[in-house]
Amino acid sequence: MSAHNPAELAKTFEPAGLEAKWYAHWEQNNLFRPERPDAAPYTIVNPPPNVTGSLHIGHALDNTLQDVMIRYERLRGKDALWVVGTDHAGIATQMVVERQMEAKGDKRSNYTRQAFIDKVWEWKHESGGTITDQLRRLGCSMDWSREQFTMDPHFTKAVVKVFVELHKQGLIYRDKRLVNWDPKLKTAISDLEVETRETQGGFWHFKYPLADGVTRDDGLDYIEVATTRPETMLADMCVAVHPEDERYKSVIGKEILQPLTGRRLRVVADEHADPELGSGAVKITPGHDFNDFEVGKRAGIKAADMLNMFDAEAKVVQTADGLVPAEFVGLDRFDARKLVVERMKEAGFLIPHVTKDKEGNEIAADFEPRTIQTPFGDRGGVVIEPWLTDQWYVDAAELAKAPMEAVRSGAIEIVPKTWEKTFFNWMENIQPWCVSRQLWWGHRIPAWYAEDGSIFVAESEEDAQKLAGDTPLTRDNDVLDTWFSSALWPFATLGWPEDDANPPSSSEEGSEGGGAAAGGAVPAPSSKGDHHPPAPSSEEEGEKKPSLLSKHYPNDLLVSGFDILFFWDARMAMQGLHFMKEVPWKKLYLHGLVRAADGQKMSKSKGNVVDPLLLIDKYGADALRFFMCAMESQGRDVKMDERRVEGYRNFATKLWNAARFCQSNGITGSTSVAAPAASSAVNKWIIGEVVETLAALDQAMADLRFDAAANTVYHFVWDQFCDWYIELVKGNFDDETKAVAGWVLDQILVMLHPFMPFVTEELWHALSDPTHPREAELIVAAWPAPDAAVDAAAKREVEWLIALVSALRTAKNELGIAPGARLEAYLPDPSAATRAIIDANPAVIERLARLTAIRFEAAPAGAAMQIGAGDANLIVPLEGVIDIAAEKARLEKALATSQKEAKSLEGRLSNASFVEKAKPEAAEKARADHAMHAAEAERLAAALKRLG
RNA sequence: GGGCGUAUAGCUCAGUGGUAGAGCACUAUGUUGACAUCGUAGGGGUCGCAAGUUCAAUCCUUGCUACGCCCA
Repeated sequence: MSAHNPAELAKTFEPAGLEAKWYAHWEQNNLFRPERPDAAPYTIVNPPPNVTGSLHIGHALDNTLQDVMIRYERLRGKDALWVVGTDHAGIATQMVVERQMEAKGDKRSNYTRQAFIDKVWEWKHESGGTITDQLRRLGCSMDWSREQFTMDPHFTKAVVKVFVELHKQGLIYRDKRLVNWDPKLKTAISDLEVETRETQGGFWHFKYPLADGVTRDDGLDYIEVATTRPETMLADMCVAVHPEDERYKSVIGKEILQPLTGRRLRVVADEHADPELGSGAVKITPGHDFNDFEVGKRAGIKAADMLNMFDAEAKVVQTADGLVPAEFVGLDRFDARKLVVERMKEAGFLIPHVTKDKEGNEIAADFEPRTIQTPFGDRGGVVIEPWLTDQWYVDAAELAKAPMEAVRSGAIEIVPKTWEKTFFNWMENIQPWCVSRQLWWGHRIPAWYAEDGSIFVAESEEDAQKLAGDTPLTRDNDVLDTWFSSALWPFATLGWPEDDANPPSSSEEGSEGGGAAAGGAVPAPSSKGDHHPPAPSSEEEGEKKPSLLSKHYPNDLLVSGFDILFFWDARMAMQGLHFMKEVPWKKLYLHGLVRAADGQKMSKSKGNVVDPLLLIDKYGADALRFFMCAMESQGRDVKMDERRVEGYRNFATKLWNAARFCQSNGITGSTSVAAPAASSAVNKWIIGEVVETLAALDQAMADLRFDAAANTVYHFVWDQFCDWYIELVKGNFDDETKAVAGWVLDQILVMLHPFMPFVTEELWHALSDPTHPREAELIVAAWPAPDAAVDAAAKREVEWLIALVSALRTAKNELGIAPGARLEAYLPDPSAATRAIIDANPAVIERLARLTAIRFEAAPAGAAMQIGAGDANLIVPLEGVIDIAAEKARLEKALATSQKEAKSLEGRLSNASFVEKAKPEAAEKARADHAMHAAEAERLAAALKRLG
C-alpha cells in the first residue's frame, strides 16, 4: 500500500532523507492515531512544553520514552492516543514579547491590556510552533490533529470552571499574607518558584535603646539585635525575646525607641527568638519576613496593620505611621541598607564586629561576614522580597489528601518507587498555593469586585453581575499561575467540561488532517493475532460512541522529569482526583536529567548545552532515541555520551546492511505473523531466539525498563541474527531459510520500531514482497506473535556449532595460524549426539569452522591442537604448522583456569555446612559446574601429555 | 539541620546472596557471497572503605568517606 517502491537498498544508510519522508507520510496518512474505535485505549498526555521553548536534550529524553511506549502499544493493537500541545507559559511568554518590544524601544505600558495580549497572540502564531516542529524531527508520533494550547477557548472554559467550583467549595480564597514577590517581574510567585541560593552577606549588630529610662537587670539600657537585612528596621514593629531568657525577662512588655524612625517597639516574648543565637533578641518586621509575620500575628498584630516599607519594585515607601525619614523614601532596597547602616553607625548604635589579626590586634568591622540563604525568583533571577499583598490561594493541603491516598492504595504507581517518599514528604507539608500573578498574559481570574470591596466569583461577568445586583463591578486584574491551568491537562485536553465525543481542537488543520483520510483504511492489527489485549465489546450500531474523555481518562501513563513532580505532576493529581474523582494516570514514570558529558548540569550560562537537533543531523533521530532508551535505567541521570550515540548509529547501519544482504538474496518480508514452519536446526533455533527475545522485551516494557528493552533488541539483532544466523545460513538460501530469514527480519523491524522508527519503516518497505505487498505501514503493523516455542534440541545443536567455530578461531588466533587455513580434525569416539550434529552440518563445518573433514578415528601421532566443544575434544593435526611450545602454553593457561574453578568448587562442595544449608539448586549447580570443570581439566591435561 | 540518591573495567553504565557484564576506548589482526559506520581474537575489575549477618556478601545490615540532588 505504500507509494514507496521497494527498491534495492543504497549501500550506505543515510538517515536524514528517510526521516523527513516517513514522518510526513505517517502524519499525512493519519497513522499516529488510526481509527480503532473498538480497541482498548492507551493514553499518554505529553508534558506541554512552553510555547516559547525549543527542543532541548531533556525534551528529547522525555519524549523519546513516551513515543516508545505509544508506538509499542499502537503496535500491540491499542487505540493509542498521545495528546500533544503547548503551554502558554505566562511569565516566560510575556517576557519574550516584552523583550522584543524593548529591542524596538517599545514597552508593554505603551499598550492597553487587550492590545498587548493581541501582540502576544501575534507572536504565538508566528513563532510559537518551533518546538512542535522539532518534536516531529525526533519522530514523536503524537496526535497532531488534536493539538492543544492551554489558552484555547475550551481550555479557558475548563480553567474558569475549576476556579469557580473550588471557590464555591471554599478551596480557593483571597487572603492578605506575605507572598514571594519578584520586584523585577512585579508579580507574586509561588513558593515552588523560589530558588534558595547561598550568597555572601553580612550580619549586623545594633543597639536598640530601651524607652522611658527602663534598664535591664544587668543595668544595660539597650537590647542588642542582629540582622542580615538592616534596611527592614524602617518597618520594625517589635523586638522578640525568648520567654524563658533570664536576660530579658524583666523587660518583656516594655518598649524600645527605634533610633532611626523613633517608632516605639514593644518587647514581646516569643519562642521564635533563640537564646543561643546572637544576643537572643530579634527585631521583628512582620511585613517583610516570613518568620516575623508569624511572630507579629502571635503578638496580636493583624495583617492589615503590619507596616509596609516597599513598593512593587522594592523601593522604600513611607510607612503608614509616617515615621520613615524622608531621605530613605525612594531608595532601592540595597541602597537603603547602606544608608541605614551608615546612619546607625553615626548615631553610635552600630556594634562593630571585632576580630583579631595575626599579631593579635583587634580589627573592627561594621558587620560579620556570613553566608546567607537567599531567595531568588527562578524566572526573574532577582532576590525575592516578602511582601504583604492580597492574593488568591488554593487550599493545597485539602486537595493533597486524595492524591496521597491514591499513591498509598496503588491507584497511582510511582516508578521508580523511591520517589514516593519525596512525594509524600512534600504533600504532607504542603503550603497554601498562591495562584494569582500580576501579569497580563494568562487566564484572567474570574472574580469581580464591587466598590465596597465585596467579591463575586463567577464563570462570566454576566453571572457575577447577577450575584452582585446593580452595583458596578470591576474584574480582578490578575491572571492565574500557569501551573494552575496545566494541572488540568489530563482531562481538559480530552474535552472536559463538555465531555463531548468530539471536543474542540485548536489546530486549524485538525479537521482536515484528521478523521478518515482518503486511503487511510488502516487495518487494526488487533484482528491479526489473539495475543492482543481484549478490546471493549463493540457498540451496537447507532449507539453513541464513548466520549474521548470517558475512554481516555484516566490516562495510562505520565512520563515526566522528577524536577516537575511538585510543579505539575502533584497538581495534576490534585485537580484530576478532585474534578474527575479518578486518578489522572495509573502510572507516573519519573526520569532524571540529561547531564553534560562531565556530569554537570547543562545550562546556557555554562555553555555546555548539547543541541539534540545537531545530534539528529549528525547521527540520525533513531540513534539519538536509542541512546536515550539504552541509558534510561530507573533512578539515574543520563550523562551525555556522544560516542554512544555514534555507536547506535553504527547499529542502525549494521541492521541496514544485514537487510541489504537479505534483500540481495531474494529474501522478502513475511506475510505471516506466526513463524514459518522450519525443519533445519538453524531455522528452528533462530525462531526460538525470537521467542525468547520477545518475552524479554515484553517484560522489560511492562517494567518500564527502557534500557533492558533496548539492549535486548540490540543484542538479538547484532549478536544472534547478524553474527550467527546470517553466517550460518550463508550460501544455503533454500526456500525455508528465505521464509524464516524474512520472518525473523520482520520481527526485528517490529520489535525495534518503537526505538528506531525511521530506519525500520524504511526497511519494512524495502523488503516488501512485490507479489504480496505489505498490508500496512510498519507503524501500524502487528506486534510479534510467533506462535512457536523454543526447540531445545535445535538450540543445543546450534550452540555446539557456535562453540566449535569459536574455539577454532580462538586457537588459531593464539597459535598464529591464518584464520582461513583449512584443517582436518579427528574425533575418536564421539557421542551419538555430537556425531549427529556433525553429520547434519557439513556446510557449516566446512565454511565457518574451516574444517575439511572431521574424522571419527584416532588422530595420527604428531603435533596437534586440541579443540573443545561441549563434550567433544577434537584433535587438529598441525604437523609443521605450529609451534609446539605455543600450543603447550595455550593449553597450560586453559588448564590453570579450569583447575582453579574446579578447586574453588571442590572447596565449596567439601564444606559440610554448604552441602547442608545451601539451597538444593545451588548445591546441584555447584556439583554440575565442578564436574564440567574437572572434565575440562582432565581433557586439557591429557592433551598436554600428548604433546609431550 | 532533615530527606533522597550515587560510588562496579580507562570512560559511560547494566547486574546478581553462589567470586562479575555491555557499549566505547585499548592490543593484535584482516580470511569466508552484507557491513571498515565492519569482521575475528585478546587484555583489563581485591564491585568506595570498615565492621556485622550468612555455609557463602559486589549484592543484605550498620558505620565511615566522597560526590550529587531536594527540602528547611
